[in-house]
Order: sequence, then C-alpha cells, then structure tokens
Amino acid sequence: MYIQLLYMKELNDILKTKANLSLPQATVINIFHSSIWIKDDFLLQLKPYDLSLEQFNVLRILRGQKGNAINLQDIQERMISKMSNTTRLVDKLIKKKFVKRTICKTNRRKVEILITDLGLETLEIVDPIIDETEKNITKNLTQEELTQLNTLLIKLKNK
Amino acid sequence: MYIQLLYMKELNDILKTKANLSLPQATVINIFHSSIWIKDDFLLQLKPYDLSLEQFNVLRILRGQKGNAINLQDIQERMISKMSNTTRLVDKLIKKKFVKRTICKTNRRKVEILITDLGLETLEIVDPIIDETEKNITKNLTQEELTQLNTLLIKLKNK
DNA sequence: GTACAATAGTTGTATATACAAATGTATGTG
DNA sequence: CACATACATTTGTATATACAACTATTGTAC
Repeated sequence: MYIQLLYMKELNDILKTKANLSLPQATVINIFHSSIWIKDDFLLQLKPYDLSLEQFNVLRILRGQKGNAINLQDIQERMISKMSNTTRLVDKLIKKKFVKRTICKTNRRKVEILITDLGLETLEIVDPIIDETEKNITKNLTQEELTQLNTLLIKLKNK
Repeated sequence: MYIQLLYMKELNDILKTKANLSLPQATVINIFHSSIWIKDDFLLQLKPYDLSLEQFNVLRILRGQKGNAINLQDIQERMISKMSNTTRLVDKLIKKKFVKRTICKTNRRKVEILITDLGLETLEIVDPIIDETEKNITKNLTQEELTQLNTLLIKLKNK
C-alpha cells in the first residue's frame, strides 16, 4: 500500500510538473530554481557572519571604492537586486559597525558611506568562503560550458 | 565636467563590476540577474490581478489536481521556492475567494485545498498573459539555444 | 531673492519570508 | 489503553522588501 502510494506520487510529479512544459516555461522555471538553489547555498555560508547576500554584496562594493566614500544612489546602482530601501540595509551594516555614514560636505542631501576596518576584516574572512562556494556551485560544468551558459544568459536579457 | 564625471562612472562600472570576474562569479551573477529580471516582469503582469508569483503558481498547481483536493505539504513540494508558510499564502488565496479549505475527513491533521470557480476563471484570464510573457522573455534565443540553456542549468544543479 | 521643480534620503505602512515554538491529531509500543 | 513519538498545520516573532508619502537640500527661472 505504501509503495503504491509512493509510486502514484512520483508518477503525479512527473505528469504534473515535468511534462507538458514548453521550452520557454522550462527555461523560466530552471532559471528560478538555479537562482534559489544558489541563493540558499550563499545564505547558509553567510549566516554565521550575520550577513544577508545583499549586505555582503554592498560591503564588497564599498571595499571596491578603496577608501573613497560612496553615496546611497551609487550603491544602489551596483546592487544585485535594486531593492528599495538601501537606507535600512545600510542601517543594519552600521549597527554591526561594518560601515560608517557621514553627510557629504559639498551636497548635504547626500550621504557618504565608508567601510570600516571591522568591515574589511570581516570581508577578509568571508571572501574565501564565498569564492569556494562559487567554485563549488559551478563544479559540474567545464570552462567551456560555463562560458556557453554565460553567453546564453547574457543573450537572453539583451535585445 | 558632467561628461567627465559620467565617463569616470562608466569606467568605474566596467572596472568594478564587469572586469575581474571569474567564470564562477560571472555565472552566479548572471543567473541572479536573469532570475530577478524575469521575476520583475512576471510581477508586473500579475499585479493587476493581485497575485504574487507564488500565489499564481499555487493556483496552477491546484487546477492541475482536476477537482481533487490537495493538502499543504503536497502543495509545498510543488512550489517554485519552498517558502515556509504555505498556510498564510493559502490564507490570502482564501481571502480572495480563489480557493476553499476543508479539513480532511480521513486524517484530520490534514487540510484539503480546492480551487474555486472564481480561481479557475481568474487563471483563464491570467494564463495567456503569462504564456505571452514567457515567450517574450525567451524570444532572443532560438529553440536550440533554449534547449542548450536548459541542459546546462540542469547539469549545473545535478551532480 | 522668491518660487518652483528636481534631487537624495528617510520614514511609515503593508505585505512577504524565515525560523522556531505551539497546537492538535494520529500511530506504534508495551 | 497510557505513553511517547511522529506528523500536519498554525501561530508568534523577527527581519526583509515594496511602495508611497514625507523632509530637507539644491538648482533654476524669473
């Protein structure tokens, strides 16, 4: 009885979820699944450091400024997902003492964000972990296949 | 002055975001960007019908049951992202009168979810819009390229 | 210089999601 | 049949995100 139920369920899965998918549908689903799969892996790695994926990314953006401050708009442009509320994301990084915020002297509407030493030190620890995760995630594909995948994804978006 | 600033900014973008990316890094970023790009498009299309992407997906899962009820666990297994709290997602669909919930007679721990006529009618309207969106999203790639992309994405995840 | 629009961020509110604990129900063991 | 355990869902709480309204500052036109 149990075995039959299991069999029915698997059959169902195949019928309901795998079959009948058009190529556009399958593509969309596969991209979603890949993205979620990768994101979950990253979050797992970042969790011990109390960083969300986007917080980690913003820290890297700030480090990329090499000591120069950067304002919120410019951060937003470089973010992976253009989420509304970079203010509050930065608030959280401030609370953790990973960044500092000062008001721009030449234009007081602007805010200048700068990574702290603690932020830099944290990146030093987390970076290799993320590198390793990225390598691990892509390890099933050869260099050529990865290049191909990137080419296809870029072509997908750009008319 | 303006032109120079713009130039500097673009140069920066190239240096900071495009260059120096390893193949694994580029792959991860491209998958994220594709996913976000597609999701935003879907959300835009679904917005007039007050449906989130996952709500729409659950409605389609329920329709796939062809009149049979399905419990929360089984819904969850078929969802795109295994988000915690299918209860509350279903609550929202109930509030919109798209689904009904009853307690399973043979196992009262379980809950049986069934799509309503209103839910089915809404799907009839939204389905072609989503189909069109999917086709539009994938229109830059040929059939062979889409097949290739799917093959690579599947290979990426499956060891 | 006053008035108006544009810019840069912030705050409020609603909804979404993650995670843990709690509730209620069913099942297996002695 | 009392007990522990497993199961299916719900609830509580914290955080994340989306969107709109708001504040403060700057630029521009007259």
